[in-house]
Amino acid sequence: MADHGLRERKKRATRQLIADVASGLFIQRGFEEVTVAEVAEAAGVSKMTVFNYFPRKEDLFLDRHADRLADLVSAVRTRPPGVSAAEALRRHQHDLLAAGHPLSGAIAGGPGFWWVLKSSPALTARWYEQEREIAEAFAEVFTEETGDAFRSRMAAGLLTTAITTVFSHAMNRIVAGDDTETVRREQVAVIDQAFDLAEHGVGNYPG
Amino acid sequence: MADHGLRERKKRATRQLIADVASGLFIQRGFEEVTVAEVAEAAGVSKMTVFNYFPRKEDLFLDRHADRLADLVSAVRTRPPGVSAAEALRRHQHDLLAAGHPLSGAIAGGPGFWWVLKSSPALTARWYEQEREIAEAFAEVFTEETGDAFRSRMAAGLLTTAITTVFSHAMNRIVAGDDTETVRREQVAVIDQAFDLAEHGVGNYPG
DNA sequence: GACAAACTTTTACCGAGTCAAACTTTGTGC
DNA sequence: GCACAAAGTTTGACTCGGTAAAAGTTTGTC
Repeated sequence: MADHGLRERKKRATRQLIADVASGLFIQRGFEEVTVAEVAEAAGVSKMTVFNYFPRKEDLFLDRHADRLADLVSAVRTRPPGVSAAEALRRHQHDLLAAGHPLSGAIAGGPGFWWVLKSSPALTARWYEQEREIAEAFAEVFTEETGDAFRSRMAAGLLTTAITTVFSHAMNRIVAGDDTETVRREQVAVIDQAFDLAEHGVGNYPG
Repeated sequence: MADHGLRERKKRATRQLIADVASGLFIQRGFEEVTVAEVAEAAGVSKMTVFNYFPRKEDLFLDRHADRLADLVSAVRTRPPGVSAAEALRRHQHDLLAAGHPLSGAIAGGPGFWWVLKSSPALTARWYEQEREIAEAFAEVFTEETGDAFRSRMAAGLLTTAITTVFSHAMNRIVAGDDTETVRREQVAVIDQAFDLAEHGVGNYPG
């Protein structure tokens, strides 16, 4: 029952292999153009095993969601006392960007990933669903802290909007062919603009 | 080629019949438990015809989306001069509620509709997608008015968050069995709280 | 080395959604 | 009215995502 026995290692390796093979095929030919059966064969595994590790086909591509969610929740949960959630998340986004993290939206890896994401409605829909999960996770944390469920859901929604809008702004520019370094440089101001709006509201924009 | 020839009338009638029959079945037995083939048979029509009118199974149930979208966009587009989008939408939500409109979330018709919606992940996902479309439509309007695409997307996202959070708050209470009249009365304050947050931001909530 | 538990494969199946071709109904020009 | 074109519907066959159950294989444990 060792946590790092052969069994566990093999499982992780298989899962990773399937996800990698799948992503490769998707980036080459597009999400809809690749069947799960093909992925299974290319990974040397049965179709059933693929669905064993990834409940939906979309999860083959969006397999880092759990990590992202945990990361964001932790950024809020472990913020220093006196720092608001908005401030913690703002800093977190700046950190991701500075570290060149893929989830900052501006990544040197190129437009492959985001092209796949944007080209498939099913994938896009799942992506939105995951953003929703993020908002729900935030709401839960805030509700724990304050006891006000409605206000917590609103605040969670507003902050999640900032995160996702920042992200998709960068993504759209990259897919459109803008220079990666330029986008990355300009994202700093974009992040601040987004969080300023979430913190202080839309006011009477647009007039 | 008359706009109200027999042809057009028949088409509208068929579409409506299919949607009504489908909703009836879904409310009786749940979304996943009813197949498209069953809907087709119950409506006296072929499966292919169903997909002719409704591209996805989910659209059989969420067939009022186009109306809702147009309604919300129009509320923003036709707002009097000097009134902000936030203010226009706030009023619009109050109006829906006062009129007892289903999309206010608090409706006397009972929990049937929302039970179906909440009980199916596929349906819920589609619902979120439609909310996303609303946000995009707002963003387009704001961009036309101001020329600032990013700020417009952010503002659109924040306002859409208010609308959807207000809605789902009411929906959850109704599904949970709360008294319809009570929910409805209390929604007035909920709407104002949501739009206050969208207009003035989360500040340093939750501390 | 034997046995149980965990993982994988096989086979068979269901339902959503697509395609093309045949068929029926409606609108239009005479 | 009647013929013909256009639009809408049906049929049947098919693909693919996803599930279920049972048999087979690998790993951990005594």
